[in-house]
Amino acid sequence: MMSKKYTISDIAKLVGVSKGTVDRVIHNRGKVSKDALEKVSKILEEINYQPNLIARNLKKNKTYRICVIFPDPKIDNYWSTCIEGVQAVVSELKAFGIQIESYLFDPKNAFSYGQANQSVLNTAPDAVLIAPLFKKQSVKAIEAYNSKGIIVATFNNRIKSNAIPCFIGQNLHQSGRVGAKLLHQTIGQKGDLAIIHVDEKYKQALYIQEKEKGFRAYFEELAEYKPKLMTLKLKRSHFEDQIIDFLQLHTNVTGIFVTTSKAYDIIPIIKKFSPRKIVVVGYDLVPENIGYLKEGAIDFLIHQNPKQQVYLGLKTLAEHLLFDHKIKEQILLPIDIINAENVLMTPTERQFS
Amino acid sequence: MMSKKYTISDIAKLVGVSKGTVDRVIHNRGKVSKDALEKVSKILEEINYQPNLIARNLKKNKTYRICVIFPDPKIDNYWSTCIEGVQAVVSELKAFGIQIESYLFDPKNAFSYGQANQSVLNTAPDAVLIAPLFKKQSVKAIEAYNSKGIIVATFNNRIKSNAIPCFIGQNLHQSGRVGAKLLHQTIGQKGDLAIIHVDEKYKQALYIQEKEKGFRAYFEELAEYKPKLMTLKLKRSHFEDQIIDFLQLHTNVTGIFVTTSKAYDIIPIIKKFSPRKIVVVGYDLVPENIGYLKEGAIDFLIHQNPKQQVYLGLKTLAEHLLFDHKIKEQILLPIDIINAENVLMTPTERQFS
DNA sequence: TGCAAAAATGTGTTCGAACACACAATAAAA
DNA sequence: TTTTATTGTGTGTTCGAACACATTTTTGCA
Repeated sequence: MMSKKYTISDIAKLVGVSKGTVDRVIHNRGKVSKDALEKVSKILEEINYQPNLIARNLKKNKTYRICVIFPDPKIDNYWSTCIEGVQAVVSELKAFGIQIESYLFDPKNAFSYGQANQSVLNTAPDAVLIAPLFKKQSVKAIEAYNSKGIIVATFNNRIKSNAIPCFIGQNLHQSGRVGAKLLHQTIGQKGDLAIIHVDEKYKQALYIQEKEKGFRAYFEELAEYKPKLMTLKLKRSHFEDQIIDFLQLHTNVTGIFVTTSKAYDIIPIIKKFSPRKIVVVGYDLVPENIGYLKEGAIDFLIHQNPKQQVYLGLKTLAEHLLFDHKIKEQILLPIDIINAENVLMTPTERQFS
Repeated sequence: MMSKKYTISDIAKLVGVSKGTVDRVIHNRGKVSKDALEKVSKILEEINYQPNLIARNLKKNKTYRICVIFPDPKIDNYWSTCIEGVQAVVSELKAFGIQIESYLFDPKNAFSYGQANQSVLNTAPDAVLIAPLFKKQSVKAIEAYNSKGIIVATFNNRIKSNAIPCFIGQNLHQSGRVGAKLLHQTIGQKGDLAIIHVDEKYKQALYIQEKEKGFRAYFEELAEYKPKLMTLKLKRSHFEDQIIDFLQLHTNVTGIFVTTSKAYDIIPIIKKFSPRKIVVVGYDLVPENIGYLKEGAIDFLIHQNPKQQVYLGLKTLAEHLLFDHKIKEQILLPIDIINAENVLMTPTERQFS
């Protein structure tokens, strides 16, 4: 069990052949007699040979290129921490010859997304990590990557396609349930609840529906308390009016679940309009939300941790390229609950969460 | 900025010396003329030379031993996930010649802790990661490690000593505040609160005091709601009586903050005795707690994530030994809030949190 | 100026895997 | 039997850093 480290030469000596032959067996390069093949294979099995990855990498001495595609943080600030995730992987793995390039697109513009993918495709990297906001374009792009032998991983939202070997993100249905539970725990058992979708111009926002489904499922399973659940879709142009109309119509609302990172857009309106305390659960640690969380206008935020998603995605791809590590079909991140007291940590300290 | 990869030979050619000289400059081995030293240093600076770590490690071809010391999970189940943390690092880094050995001790027994340290000291590893439950013995042991040139990192609880280069864990004061906030959010603003310390036989349990201080600090800063805060220290022998007496005396208690992982010990008693709903916030994802969390007897758990602490501690040490990475003075983990809906994930899925 | 000691510099080998290439052994075709 | 193919096998070089050792240059001192 001590698993002493055997080298190719050790094995060659053990079997009584040259290291060349051992090498050919290991890599199935053929040109080995049946006899030698058997003997070497047997020993390899017996000692459970593990090649020295350091030596292997030194010899290969290859630099791998990985591209990562996500929305431009200047357009939607939610994505800004992805840059830190990229940075973290770069500094960890640049010594191993891993190069990472970021490609940004406009999240409101499917064409821009397609363009980004085309650019990446043209540079022919070894692997690519994408936030597949647009389904149709994604499926097409992924096919193209596959046919070129470029390894693909996705993060943020799951696209149903059997051509994708890896997804990194959260279980959004479950995340909706977490939001529901938090509201349930916080409002006691009185009043009705609103689910608000803010600013969803992105066409196929399936992931927001997932959250709503999870949220509703929680209350459907609940016996002791059956609040009325109302859904409100906000468009940026009529923001304020819509919310005020809604609250005037439904005076019994005690809690709001905001399915996007834009809770900060509706808080000022609620504050201005409503004298009664309404519990708010939202998403994502963008600075505006953090501000409202600290002052108590938002009660909980669910942290989707895009930085960590990018970090894990890139690391998975890199370790596959470098060390032939297996790529897991999915990596589900924990659904982090954030309130005013555990939000304080600096981004650096939070990097592992 | 392209940061082409320069090798020692490249530099030698650039400067017009041999690679031996470049090597001597890089490692300050002396035996280099002032002239050569300057020229080589200048170029190194200019191109920001980064040695190829793969080559370096291949040449050194050293196996490093790291020992990790923590309480026996058979005695206190809280520590059981540490084993998974060790396992994760082993499988990630065994290819780099990192060997890890675990040493267990009885958390109720300072002598056993001292013995574990002595054993480790005798095997003279390259580095050691310890959960320093006993202050006096820890300070002594750490001195011994230092004098032998063994690198030390600590996790779980912080020992005040300037001889420790690294601590991995949570800010316990802040974690007490998080518990307070959760109770505050959940009970509304009525009733009094109890802080319960369960089964603290470990002598110098400073870390529990930290949590209580944080908890109290939160409510002291609060203007709108001033609950009575009562502390109860439980000894295993009189458990049930103590709790019942307490609850009979203080009929206005609406929330309980349990500072250890032993919430599961008091829940059955509360359930049996008290018809009224009492909100409970406890610590740690041990199976018993998870059970009560799911059925609603515990409302929130604060996850200290010992697995992640061990993982990060070992990784920090390993990367220092292998790649000369700097050891951070402290790595503070996020304070994870867990309720019945985000607890579900399997341990594997939670490994990064 | 000579000549040993000291200082500076250069050369060559090693780590383990990958792979090119040379050579040997056998089989097939002439 | 000789000549080509075909297959099997071994040798040697490479990746980049580390370090031992050989060689050259400089210095100190008679």
